[in-house]
Amino acid sequence: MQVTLPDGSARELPDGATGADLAASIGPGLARAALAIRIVDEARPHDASAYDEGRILDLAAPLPDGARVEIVTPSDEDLDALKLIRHDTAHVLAEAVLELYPGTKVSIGPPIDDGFYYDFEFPDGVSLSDADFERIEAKMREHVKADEPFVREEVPVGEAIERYREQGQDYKVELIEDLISNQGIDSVTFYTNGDFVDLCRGPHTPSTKRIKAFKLLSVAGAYWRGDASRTMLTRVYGTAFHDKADLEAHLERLEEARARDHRKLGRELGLFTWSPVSPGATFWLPKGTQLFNQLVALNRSMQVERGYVEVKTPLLYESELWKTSGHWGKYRENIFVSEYEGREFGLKPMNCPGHAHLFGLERWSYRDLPYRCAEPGLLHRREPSGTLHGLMRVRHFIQDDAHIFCTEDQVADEVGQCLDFAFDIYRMFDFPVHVEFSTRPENRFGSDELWDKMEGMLEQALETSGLDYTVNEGDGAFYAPKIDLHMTDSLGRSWQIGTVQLDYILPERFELTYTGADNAEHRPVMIHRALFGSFERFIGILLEHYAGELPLWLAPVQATVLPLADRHADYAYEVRDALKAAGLRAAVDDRTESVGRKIRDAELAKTPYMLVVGDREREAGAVALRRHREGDEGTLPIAEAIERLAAEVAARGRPLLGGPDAEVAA
RNA sequence: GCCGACAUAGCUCAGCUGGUAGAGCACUUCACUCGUAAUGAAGGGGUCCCCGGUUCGAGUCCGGGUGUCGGCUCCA
Repeated sequence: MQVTLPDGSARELPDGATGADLAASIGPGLARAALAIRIVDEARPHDASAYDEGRILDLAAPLPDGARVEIVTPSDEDLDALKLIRHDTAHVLAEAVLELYPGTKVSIGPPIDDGFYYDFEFPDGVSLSDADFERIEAKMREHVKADEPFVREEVPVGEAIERYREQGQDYKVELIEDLISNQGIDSVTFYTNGDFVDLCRGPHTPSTKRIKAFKLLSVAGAYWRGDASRTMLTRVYGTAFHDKADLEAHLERLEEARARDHRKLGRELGLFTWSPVSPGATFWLPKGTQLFNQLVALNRSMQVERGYVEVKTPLLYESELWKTSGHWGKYRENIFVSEYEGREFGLKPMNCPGHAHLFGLERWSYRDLPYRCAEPGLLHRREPSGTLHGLMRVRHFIQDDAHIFCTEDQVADEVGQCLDFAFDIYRMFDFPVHVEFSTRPENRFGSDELWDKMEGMLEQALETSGLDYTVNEGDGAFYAPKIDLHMTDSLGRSWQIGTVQLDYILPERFELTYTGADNAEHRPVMIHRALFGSFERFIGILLEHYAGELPLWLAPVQATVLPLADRHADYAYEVRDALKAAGLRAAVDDRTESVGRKIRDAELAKTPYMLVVGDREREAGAVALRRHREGDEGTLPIAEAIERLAAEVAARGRPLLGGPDAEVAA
């Protein structure tokens, strides 16, 4: 038999040769280092994950004759290599847990981005502490050191179920039964390491000794099979790397990520705070309000340029409106409801029904369309307590919501414009946004034909836009398929920012019409879109993205003037007034403190510019300019300093809210 | 909502096995008037999250609640 290696060379091997044989035939060092074999798929780019596509083979598996193969070796660049040892580590974790906590039921333990987890059902009364983590890790290290091979065996399903029944491993029994009914298989594979045998598709490395560095990180609850109606298991998270230095580096990155957590930054920078009197709602401090208002202002000006009009609709509606829209049936539990004079009202959790209703209150001609109707609407959603998360998931927030009522002919163009608009925004912030296409959910209104059509139109728009996107089957809204725009936070959690939704259903339910050129009544199409998403979440993402070091054009205080001594205060205020007159947001630190102290405080506040003024500057009508992080940048006349700051602001975007608001920040 | 952890001064945190609270920063006052990341001294400040229980005695132990954190489910 023969296989082809990545360099294009062919290699002859005896029939039935394995990956281990191949590695050994190349060299003993490689044989020791090899983790597995990758079948190269020439159609796939190098960075695609073969692990998830089943193209990784155990070293002990026979090589397919004529295949193009690659030997997977320890490398941080190689996601497959990391997944292999992380999956190995998950098995070793389960092995150690079963030893230390007899009677534990095991379920599943896959590798994930950055690590792995394993879900257990511990015997009653067991809850894991840090000390337990250390005990488990110590036990795991013993097994790693023992160089236990991962041995694969194929077992008929009947025997497999029997084995697990005897051990009381109900979750495994259920998994196998589902494999039988869903895939019609008659045998499963087991992997054994030490005394631990796990139902597992594989692949694995040859032995536990390949695990060079690992750490258990956290415990969490997780529903069995992701189903909230079923048992909650205990999930243990951990990670593994090819060497200790990489593990250390990873842990350090996690630490750094925590330092840029927007909740921490918000408090440190004096932007916002929270109180138990209103869980899930933000108290915006003056500086945070300044930032918030700037984004709203940016949104308004960009919308005006793109032909939107702004409306204001009520916060509170009789339940009738939600019944018409269909939200009452789907989301009643998540609406804040109150009763008054025998009528039931709900606080709006979204603007669409209000906007649809507003559209229906007027008469429309095809000449009026597209009608792009925007509202930075204040929304309230009764989110379950456990889901709240800083600014990212709140109960009270403002969305840059807009609804475009248009004819079917206009849809393609309008959706395209929405996407352009969205990326015009994200570019201003250097956001790496990823695009998801969410298709029809199980619970939905409208016929399959209609959904075929709506999905087809959005897909077409995506293709036209040339954007890369992933498909999220079944993740659409009950009334519309969606294009969702996501960003990740400092810890890699993905959050939806923008959304563009194509909706034929609400116009139908609200019986919206316009008069066409043929003088007949027609049904408009409704495009729902939010591009910042909620301003709250956008600011959370923004802070983490910039680690709190906002670009000059966004910084709540752009410059602080630092008088050296009290006698320079008057001049400092003169300088500040000149900055304000130029539309910059400036403050004076007139405390009786050393200049070193004022600089330190301004640096910690991440103020972009510090203008130090003393006798020399006052004589010359100048300022000594200091840039945050960069240090002293020399002395220059006031006018030049202003010019420089103004140019930096202009280069980044548009000057938005001007100077007067900076006062609050001082 | 579910599982787990946590909750002490404005912030960050100490407080051993129960004996009625402490530091640094911040704040106030006074002195210092300062040249690029902390001037010094003095002072004020706490229903130890809330409710109940055990106990001679609870910040500390137990139960319930609330909030926060990490996940899970959900996210129009």
